[in-house]
Amino acid sequence: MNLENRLILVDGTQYLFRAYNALPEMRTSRGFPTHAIRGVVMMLRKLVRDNPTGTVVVVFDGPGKTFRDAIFPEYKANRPPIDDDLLVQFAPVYEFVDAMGLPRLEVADVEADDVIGTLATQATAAKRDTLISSSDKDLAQLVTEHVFLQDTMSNNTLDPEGVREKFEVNPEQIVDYLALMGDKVDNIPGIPGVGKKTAAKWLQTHGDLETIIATSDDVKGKVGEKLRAHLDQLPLAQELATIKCDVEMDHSVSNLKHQPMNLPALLELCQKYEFRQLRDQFNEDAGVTEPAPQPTESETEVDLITTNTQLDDIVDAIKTAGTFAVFAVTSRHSTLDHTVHGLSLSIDSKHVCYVPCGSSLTDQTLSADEAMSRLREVFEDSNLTLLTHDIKSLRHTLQNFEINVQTTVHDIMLMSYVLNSIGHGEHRLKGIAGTVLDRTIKDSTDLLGSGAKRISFDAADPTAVCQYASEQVITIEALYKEMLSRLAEIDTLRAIYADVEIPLEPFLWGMEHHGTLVEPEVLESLRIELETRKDSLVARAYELAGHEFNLGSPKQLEVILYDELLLPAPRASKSGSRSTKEEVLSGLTEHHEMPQIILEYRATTKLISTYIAGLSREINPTTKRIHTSYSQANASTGRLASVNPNLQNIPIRTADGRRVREAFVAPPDHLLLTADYSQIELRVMAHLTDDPGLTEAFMERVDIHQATAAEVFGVALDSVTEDQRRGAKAINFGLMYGMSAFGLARNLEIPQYQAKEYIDTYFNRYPNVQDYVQATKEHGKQNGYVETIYGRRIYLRDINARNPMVRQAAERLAINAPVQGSAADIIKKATICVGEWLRGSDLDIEMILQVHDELVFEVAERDIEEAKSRIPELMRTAVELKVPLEVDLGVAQNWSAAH
DNA sequence: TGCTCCTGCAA
DNA sequence: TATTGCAGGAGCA
Repeated sequence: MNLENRLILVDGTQYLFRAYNALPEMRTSRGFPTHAIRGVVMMLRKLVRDNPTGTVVVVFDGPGKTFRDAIFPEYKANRPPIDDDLLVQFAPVYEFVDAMGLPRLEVADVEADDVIGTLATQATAAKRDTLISSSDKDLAQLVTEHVFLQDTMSNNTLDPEGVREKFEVNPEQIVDYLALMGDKVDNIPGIPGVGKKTAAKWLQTHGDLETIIATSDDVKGKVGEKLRAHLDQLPLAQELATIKCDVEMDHSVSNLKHQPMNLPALLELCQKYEFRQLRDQFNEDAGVTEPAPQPTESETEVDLITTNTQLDDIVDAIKTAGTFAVFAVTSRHSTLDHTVHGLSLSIDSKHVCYVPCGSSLTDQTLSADEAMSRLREVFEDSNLTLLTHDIKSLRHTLQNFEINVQTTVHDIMLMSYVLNSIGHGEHRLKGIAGTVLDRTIKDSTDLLGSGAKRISFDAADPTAVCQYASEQVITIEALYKEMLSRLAEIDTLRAIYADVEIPLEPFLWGMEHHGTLVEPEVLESLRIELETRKDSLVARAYELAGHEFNLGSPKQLEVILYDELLLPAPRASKSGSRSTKEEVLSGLTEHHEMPQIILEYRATTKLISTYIAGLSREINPTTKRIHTSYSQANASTGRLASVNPNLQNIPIRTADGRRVREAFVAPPDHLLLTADYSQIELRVMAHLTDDPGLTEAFMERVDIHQATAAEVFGVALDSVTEDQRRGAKAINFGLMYGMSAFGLARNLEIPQYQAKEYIDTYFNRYPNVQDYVQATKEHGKQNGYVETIYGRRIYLRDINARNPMVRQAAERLAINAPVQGSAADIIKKATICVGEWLRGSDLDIEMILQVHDELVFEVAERDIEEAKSRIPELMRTAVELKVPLEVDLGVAQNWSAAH
């Protein structure tokens, strides 16, 4: 192949489709989809670099109907409509192609394939070699000894011999081959039952389609029948599959030349679509900056540290460098108890080492205790800076060696969360490396397997563990640099990270570490009582049904209630089942005794399994306490979540439920103090909307639901009935969730027109609230995100979705997220304020729980007065809003009584 | 065993 | 056809 002066023809349209479908979705911070743009631009850049003397020409399908549509109206009729998310990425690609200086062709009424065929033919005539870059097999028909086909995905380049190997036919036979097979996607008919094997076999035997048609009577079996039945379709299919090589157009091979790359334009585009890596690469291509060293696993030397002397050198190197990255290879048995298998460290991106602990990597390794005792001084050195992923977990690991982390800390999990709180496991190291650095790394599941088949680190190949640990720590360093610069670009996010999430973490760790005292005896006696009740409920249910069944099975229950007892069934759901949820059963209680039995059974078993059994299991045998774990990088709105177990959903509404709370107690000589913000979300709403009515109610310290009722129902404050207050409360809450008249009507069991009246009156009385609802939706649509009072961003990827259901869900989130998220910001600030106060005092007060708007403390009896005066004060003043914050206090021996 | 659905607990 | 979460049991592949 002659590489000089080569013509490289790119099927731009196909590139875009491939990139869109094959690559993981990416969006800008404003929610604009970008992964297809990025994929295409990266491929184009690579082609240009790989072919320094060639000319890269990008061809797109032209607008309008093609000759194929003319001869076959059903052509491509099976194609689903193009996603809007893909459609909007075409224009940016054009801009990139132009800015890169590459000729861009689009001929009206002609597909890219035919333009490519024509140019390739011209090039051959001009004695130039052509490389066609596309993975579309149709283009294989163009391959000659001067025209080559490069598969963009596999990067294989096919010459005529390559085509023969891949398709088992000659390039000249490709058209016939395609005609025989047909094409589902393009809706080209072909012969049913004939796939690539049969098509290739026939062509090998007979040479071409004409001969196959002529001798079709000789073909035996079912296939023969199919062939003969569809013979008349073949010429059409053949014509459709043939690429035109004589398209008339303004362009010719001789005048297609690269223009100089327009760097400012490229940088502007990279800025607009947030392509940092490409920005650096284009700068590099233009010679603006030195190529950044890309440390990768294969290039980086990893020092294996197996002696104390070596470790001492590392400690010295860390102290000299001032900053170090850490990744601990651990097995986590519980929140507190981690086994350390090794530790990887990286210093200044240059020096990576791995300290195996008691593994069989080499004959002699340091024990975890030995290694940690040497490393203690760096972890406890407040002059150093430590980089890691999930510092709170690392703190627990190190606490097992009584090491107290006192360095400055940076946590890329929290950085990632603040930058884009998309939630649900997206902030794992592997995921961040993929989205931020476009780097594929292994996680522990790749190394160890998952579920029952998962092996322990001890059983894994020691060399693989070392590689894994090194890769993690290298990635942590690389991510830190990148994300730090991203945070620096948006000051509110930088502040949330530096002034909220980072300072909060040690106090969350403290709550997890200290734990909550739970009396198993209280749970046990409740269990015995509830088990008895459960048994009698089951017996009564069998009696009513006339036979035994599983009361816990919604599926069986559905049959009993609606088919056997013939109770009025609700409308079937999407999956065809008729719901038996509480709301439905409550409505059936007057028809039959069974629903009530089921409701009581459900309440009882819920308490037994989730709360009594679940919590008892979680009591740490050593500390006798429950140590929950707070997910700091999980909820999209900025809230915390509590896991293993969840202590943020302990029952409170029913009498039985509250007995579970009674098991949460203070130790001897101590009391539990609960401090919860009163109506924090509605106060945030008042602050955000600046509504005079809402603000005034909070200023006057009147009951907010009562005040709302007075406004909505047009009565005096002191003549609001219980029912009216209940309605107003539902409106207040519904409002914050973006509820519709339908939802309110269902909630209050009133007609929809009445619910609509309530809502209309509400918005009349509180006009700023209505404005806010509109404005925040609009902000979301314009920017792709909404913000909390601190500027924490909540991205709304579906806010401009075509599907109304999806879009409306995003709109509700746009309304709710600033409210819920701001409340989360406030309690986080408060947690820090109270935590810092306690850290500087010698009071016997421990912060033990955070439940969204509530903090729970374990307080020594002698310090109770101090706690009662200072804690609410600190919480009220943690943040200043346009309305006052109020804090309700409770003090008692157990959590139920403290409310 | 692993995953999804349904259900229900909290703020 | 109301927000954010976590968790347990049933049922199915």
